[in-house]
Amino acid sequence: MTRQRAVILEVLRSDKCHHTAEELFDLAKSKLPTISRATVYNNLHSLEQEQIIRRISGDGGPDRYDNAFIPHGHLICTECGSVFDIDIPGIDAILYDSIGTMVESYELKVRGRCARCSLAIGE
Amino acid sequence: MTRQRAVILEVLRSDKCHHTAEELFDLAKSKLPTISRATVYNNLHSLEQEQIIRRISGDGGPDRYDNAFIPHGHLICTECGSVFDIDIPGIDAILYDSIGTMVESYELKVRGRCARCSLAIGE
DNA sequence: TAACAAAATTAGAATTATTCTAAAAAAATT
DNA sequence: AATTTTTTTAGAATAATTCTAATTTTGTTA
Repeated sequence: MTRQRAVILEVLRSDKCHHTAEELFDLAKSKLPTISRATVYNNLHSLEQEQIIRRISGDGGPDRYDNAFIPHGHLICTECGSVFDIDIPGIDAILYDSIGTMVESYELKVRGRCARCSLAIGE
Repeated sequence: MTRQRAVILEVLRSDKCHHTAEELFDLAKSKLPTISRATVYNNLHSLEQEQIIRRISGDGGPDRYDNAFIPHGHLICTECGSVFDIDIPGIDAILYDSIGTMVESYELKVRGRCARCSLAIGE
């Protein structure tokens, strides 16, 4: 475990939002000023492969990284743009039934209004 | 309706696989040699906005386009890399229950072995 | 712990996918 | 047919990511 990787993991875990590689690079640089962008990308890739973190492929924008591996969905609010984790109980079984094969992982992005915006705007 | 847009729609609909913008550009160019890349991107964007086609955000690679708008999932085979459409009955209700808000659209990518590869390799 | 091998890091160049720009062409409107 | 609006074009610009090759760090073995 290198100092760089430790710092990357630390900033990944420092809050619950899903950062981009560039944001993680900036955060890491504030703790380890010599760190390079390539190191951030290298580590994000290996952490993803080792199933320690999860990449959320960016929608137009850059990819984001989730500090947990457990697959879960993301709600992207069409009003405010925030990203929320969503848990769909029994999703694995539902997918298995529809596909007929074992699900190794999945990525689900749902677009709709978040609770806050629904309240603010009203249905 | 410009000739360019007609050709783009034509090649989008010419087969059932999900092409990248670059592939669509090449296909369109074979029918209309002067077409430009920007026109392909412009039209893909407007067609997406008009909900005529659907963009599947690329996983590492470039984005792909689906010639149908109806949301549905995609199975990305971890063996052969092929992309298959998958239909999950009742998904809208399931999502509504989990999220508590109206789903405007969703994108679901599942990774696992396709039927063909499962057979070939065995479980 | 010194010497060596293997792995990771670095800065910056290169590549890829996409967007932007401003002029020209085509389509729609009057 | 003239004018306005929209679309297209080629290529430059940008953004995100990957590559490269030299250097440093880490891990291993004696």
